Amino acid sequence: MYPETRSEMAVKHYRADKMLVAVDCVIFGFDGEALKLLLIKRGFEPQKSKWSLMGGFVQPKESLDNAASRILEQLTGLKGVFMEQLFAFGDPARDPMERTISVVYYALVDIGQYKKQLSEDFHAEWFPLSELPLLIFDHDQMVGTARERLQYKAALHPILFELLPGRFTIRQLLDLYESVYGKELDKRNFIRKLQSSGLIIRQKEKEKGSSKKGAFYFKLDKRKYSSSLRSFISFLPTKEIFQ
Amino acid sequence: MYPETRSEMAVKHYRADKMLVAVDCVIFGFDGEALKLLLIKRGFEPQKSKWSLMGGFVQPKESLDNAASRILEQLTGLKGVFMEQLFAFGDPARDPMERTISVVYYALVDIGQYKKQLSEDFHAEWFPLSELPLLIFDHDQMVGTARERLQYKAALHPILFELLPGRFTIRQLLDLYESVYGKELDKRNFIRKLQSSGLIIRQKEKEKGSSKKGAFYFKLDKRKYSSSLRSFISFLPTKEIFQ
DNA sequence: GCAAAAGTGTTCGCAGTACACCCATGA
DNA sequence: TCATGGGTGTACTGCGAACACTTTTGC
Repeated sequence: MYPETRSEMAVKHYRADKMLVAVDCVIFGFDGEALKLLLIKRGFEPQKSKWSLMGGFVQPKESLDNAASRILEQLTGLKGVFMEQLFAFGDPARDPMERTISVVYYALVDIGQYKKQLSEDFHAEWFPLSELPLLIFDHDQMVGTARERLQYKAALHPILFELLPGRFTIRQLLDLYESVYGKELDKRNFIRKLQSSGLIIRQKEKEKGSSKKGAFYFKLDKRKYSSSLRSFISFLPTKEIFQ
Repeated sequence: MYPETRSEMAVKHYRADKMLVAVDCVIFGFDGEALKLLLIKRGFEPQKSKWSLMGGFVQPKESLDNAASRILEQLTGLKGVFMEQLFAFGDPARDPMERTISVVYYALVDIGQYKKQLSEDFHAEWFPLSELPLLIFDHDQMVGTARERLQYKAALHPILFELLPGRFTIRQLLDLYESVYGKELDKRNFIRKLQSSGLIIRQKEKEKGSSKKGAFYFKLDKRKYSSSLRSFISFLPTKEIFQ
């Protein structure tokens, strides 16, 4: 309970309007070609059949994090996914129907793992970031903020592994970084930094689909990964970061 | 308007409980000695006369940013202060009286500028971060998150200038960095990086209070400062950041 | 044997670090 | 003249950047 203004401080109960509190999810995926976003076609008013982020209201006995996990699971069937609170959007006019605060989360999912059936129930589709449709309300702004955050965070912490399957090739990782930043990176320097980080472990098997020679699979060293998430590790050229 | 669950998608209006939405402010200041926090002694129930962050409810036609600015101004009399949304706290049990979502902001203020009178009205006091009292609800956690964010952000962007007056000495800036990170920094390297950033302009006047020789005042180059806030600039040793 | 992708090394330059002394002044 | 804090310079080194060729193998 908080005072609204100084003159109200003596009063025990303050006038305070309650509001709807929603959670919306910006869901990133990577299919080897481009970074994509999972959007749903709204099957309900207002703005029926427009594209939007997946969202829902926070339930009375549910934390924000739990609401976000629940909503993500509804759409993808996935639990335990990398997810982080992004920003709270609260412009009074953002939802024309009713005052609603939206706490936005972003998630990084292995696009191969999600349950396609669920997405079909929601008329969901993966859109490349370069070909996004117009979204309802302020969802475009949410996506913009999420993209900035992803670039920012991934420049300093190795979170992009979350977008790949458990076994991946260096080529896939490189392509991922290049599509997140829209820039070509030097393969040799990239690999060197990657290997010196000690985060990846080479497997015995090779991926043979995309080349004759075949490319070794790698796995993430999960211990090193967990402890490295808090420290700063970058596979990008420093000047990309420090401009 | 969002669906709560899939089964509700066909329904036009969904059951959704509204909640109180508050904004709390973590207000940092620096007095040349230590980094401090401005706390108020609650003059209202619950938890009357316990210490807490300054907060208030978001008004029906007010954005979150505006609510935060309003609340900060109520306590300090300051406008146009550096302020940033920190995090939304929404544990169902965080406020024992009623379900309340709190969107927390942190602010960096020039401690010499704030209106002491207003603070007295709220029974507010500046506390060194090392001597904080117990705070109500989850305000300790909010402060912890704010401290982490401040260290993180200031390691990459030159935001700590916001805590100093318009005219400052290098010594003050160095002391500030040292108190934010709780570490001693090499004066010569610090100055070199600072100067090579081109962010500060030496004034003609000297500060004569704390030494016989006197130390030049500097001012921030506001143009370079504005454009640099988005890029990465650090005056800290790289290994402090990249561990 | 050739096309296509995988994978590997070296050189150079600069930025970061460590480190110590002189300067100006008031008392 | 001395004590106090202000202010400057250098040498080293290690990391990041730029850059090109060899390897493997399926066709």
